[in-house]
Amino acid sequence: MRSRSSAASGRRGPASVDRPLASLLLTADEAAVLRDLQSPNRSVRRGQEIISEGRRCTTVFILTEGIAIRYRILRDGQRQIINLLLPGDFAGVRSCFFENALYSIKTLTKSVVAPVPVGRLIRLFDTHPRVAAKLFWSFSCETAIYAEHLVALGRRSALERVAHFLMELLTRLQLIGLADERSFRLPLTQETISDALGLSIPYVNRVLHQLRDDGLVRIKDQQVVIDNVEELSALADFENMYLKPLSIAELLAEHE
Amino acid sequence: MRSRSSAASGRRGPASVDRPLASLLLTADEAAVLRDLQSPNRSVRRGQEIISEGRRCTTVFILTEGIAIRYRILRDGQRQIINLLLPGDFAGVRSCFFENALYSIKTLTKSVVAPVPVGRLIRLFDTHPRVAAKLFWSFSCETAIYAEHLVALGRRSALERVAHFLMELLTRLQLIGLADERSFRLPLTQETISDALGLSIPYVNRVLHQLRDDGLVRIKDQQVVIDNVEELSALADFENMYLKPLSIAELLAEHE
DNA sequence: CGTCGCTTTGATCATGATCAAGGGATGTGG
DNA sequence: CCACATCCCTTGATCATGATCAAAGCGACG
Repeated sequence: MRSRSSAASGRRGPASVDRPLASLLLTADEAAVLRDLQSPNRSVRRGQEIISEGRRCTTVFILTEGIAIRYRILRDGQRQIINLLLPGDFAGVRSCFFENALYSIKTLTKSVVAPVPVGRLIRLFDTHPRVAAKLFWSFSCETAIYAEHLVALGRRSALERVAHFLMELLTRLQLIGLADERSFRLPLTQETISDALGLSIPYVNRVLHQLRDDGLVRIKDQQVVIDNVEELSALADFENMYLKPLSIAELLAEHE
Repeated sequence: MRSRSSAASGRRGPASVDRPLASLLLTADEAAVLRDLQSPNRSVRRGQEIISEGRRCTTVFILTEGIAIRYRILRDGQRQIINLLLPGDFAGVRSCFFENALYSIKTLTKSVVAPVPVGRLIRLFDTHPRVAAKLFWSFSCETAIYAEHLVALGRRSALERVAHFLMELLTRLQLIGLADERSFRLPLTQETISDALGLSIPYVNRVLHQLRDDGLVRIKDQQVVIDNVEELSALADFENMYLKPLSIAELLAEHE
């Protein structure tokens, strides 16, 4: 957690993370294996598409620095953001598994990505099964985030959705050392929030106002400060368990 | 497609499938490996919980026969269905990765499940990497279904959602030989649909009426007949690509 | 100084929720 | 064989959450 204070402070620049793929809990050896997969890092401008819906996609990326969104544009031009990609996340694995990418991914900040050819990723299963198992595990856990998002869209009010969204972000960013106890730094426009939560921009504006009036959250410039974590959590019915999987080691130990 | 006609006919009884885990495209050897993992099949009554939210879960299940839902009950009693499990699907893998199951799974029909201890599943990565790779691939592809569901909840109208939901079901059931060109058999109550799509029961009723009046879909008893697949597809903005991943073989061939 | 990206606000509208009843089926126990 | 219960579908009336439309404010930046 060394980088916490600097990362969460007002300092300018793209979010980055000490330990890429920290959630995988890789050993030094395993991390080296993953590094070997990667082609040289590529720097990406803010707002650039890394993966484009409808185009063939044969390379996945590890988002080393920066924030990105995975989204879909519907025929009437509406956008739905599927999820946010944070440093350490893989991008585009699923896209490679289909004839054409199903979603687009674009950066919200200046970013750095490490390309990995899918072929190599799959061969990992033969060459380094342990690492592959951890990847499998990691991807499975990510699905929990999708599911929670789905519950929010299906059954929660606008207020609850926004609260939940912000709590999830806080927690996820904390887990990679990019947020402190109650705040983080992110270029989070109201449009981004509305497209993530299936709401309109003006309504998100009103909801944010209410949250601010109630002393729960302030978003100013690119700083999100949660003034009352307890209450926001309660409002959102937020349980952070879905962001905190057991490690593979724990799983195996348990079933020996 | 041998079983199609009988499976999709009006014949009574739980849906079953010729080739369990057909989507994995396993070789005979690989299928044998998977069979070896399984404990003896267990028969499950209709409406029974296989996995309960909040409880520790150390066994996954392959749904051999029958239909199930994965869902979450919110504190106010509302239910959100995350997805439908069809024959051949794995159930509960994610639940095992957390301290407590995040969602419940219960059957909609009389079912048969084959329990598999997680430990064994994970050890598969060491012992049979090819099979593990296919599992990984299969799980990744499943996420596409979540994502599409998410887009529907976030940005589609009630009418589009229902249309999309039915088209997805038709396609998924066709892929496992449980639906014919335009119809399938499933105990699909309006409550199930409403909880899957984040709508109220009365409104689903009205939407279904409209679809019927427009000559697009009839649901009667447990039979769903799509009278106009073309038009329903168009209405739903349904692209079936997300249900048709490339095979691993294709992927590897492409990147040799 | 003007434009662009983002936020804010107000007025109006509509999609879909909620509330309340009733209406078949099917099934079950007396 | 009937009474009753249960499950699911249906319908109507009313309500409200959140969308839409329109316009203005407000930095930041070239």
